[in-house]
Amino acid sequence: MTKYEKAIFEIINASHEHLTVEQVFEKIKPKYPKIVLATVYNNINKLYKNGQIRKLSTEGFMDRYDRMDKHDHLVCKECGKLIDFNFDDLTEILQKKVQNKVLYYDLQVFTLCPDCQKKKTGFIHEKTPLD
Amino acid sequence: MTKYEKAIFEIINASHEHLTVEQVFEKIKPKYPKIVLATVYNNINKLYKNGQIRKLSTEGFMDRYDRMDKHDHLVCKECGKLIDFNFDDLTEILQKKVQNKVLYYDLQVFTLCPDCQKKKTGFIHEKTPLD
DNA sequence: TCAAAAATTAGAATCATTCTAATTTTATAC
DNA sequence: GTATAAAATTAGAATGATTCTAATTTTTGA
Repeated sequence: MTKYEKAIFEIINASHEHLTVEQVFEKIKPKYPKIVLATVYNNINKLYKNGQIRKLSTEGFMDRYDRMDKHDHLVCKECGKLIDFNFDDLTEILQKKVQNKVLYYDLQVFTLCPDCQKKKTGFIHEKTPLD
Repeated sequence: MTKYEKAIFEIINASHEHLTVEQVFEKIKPKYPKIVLATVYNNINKLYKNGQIRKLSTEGFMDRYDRMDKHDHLVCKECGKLIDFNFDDLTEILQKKVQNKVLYYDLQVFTLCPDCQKKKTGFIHEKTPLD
């Protein structure tokens, strides 16, 4: 692992954020001001192909990269914000439902995040009100 | 609904295929040879925004468009091929797990399709063998 | 029938990503 | 430690999917 590959891996793993290539680029710059965007692409692709990071493709938003540890995502339909949540035994449940060997899965549950909720209703609700 | 919008909607709904914009363009051409790619983009975006078709974003593959009726997807990790399957009460299960109101979800279960399976092993298995 | 609105077209523009070739850095062998 | 090969990085051009703009055509409905 080169210093850049290591730094990028750590940036993606350090937080529970879900960063785009551009955002990783912005985060690595302070420490390595000489780095170039293509290097970030190269290393992110390498980490992804080696199964060291996850790629999240969400309808309407740019690809984002994430840690490998098992967890699922809530996605704000409006702003794309991702929030982690856990559906612990989903892999086994899925394996029972399908013939093929389940290698992994990607579950994205679309909702409105609190901010976008507020913009729509003008109020913050503790819980989403019933329609 | 204009004739193009209608034709595109029908192409996407007619089959259980999962078509890219380009593929929809190829499918509509025989009937409407004058149509232009931008029109396909315009109408697909309109249908999508109006909730009349689904957009499937899969890591590593181009966006594909699909019917709205509730179903889930197996995705071949290698070639991107999509196969429908049903996890009937997943919406309700998810709603019990998360605070926010579940608007909809996208579940993609990654496997190897029979063809890619074959390329890897040289054999077709009725069921995926245990590792 | 005419005016206004909407849809379509052609092609330019955009922008994320990849590619190419040159350069630099790292690893390996002598 | 130095030379050599391999790998990584760089700069910037190229690519390619998608969007945008402005002009034109079609549809609507007064």
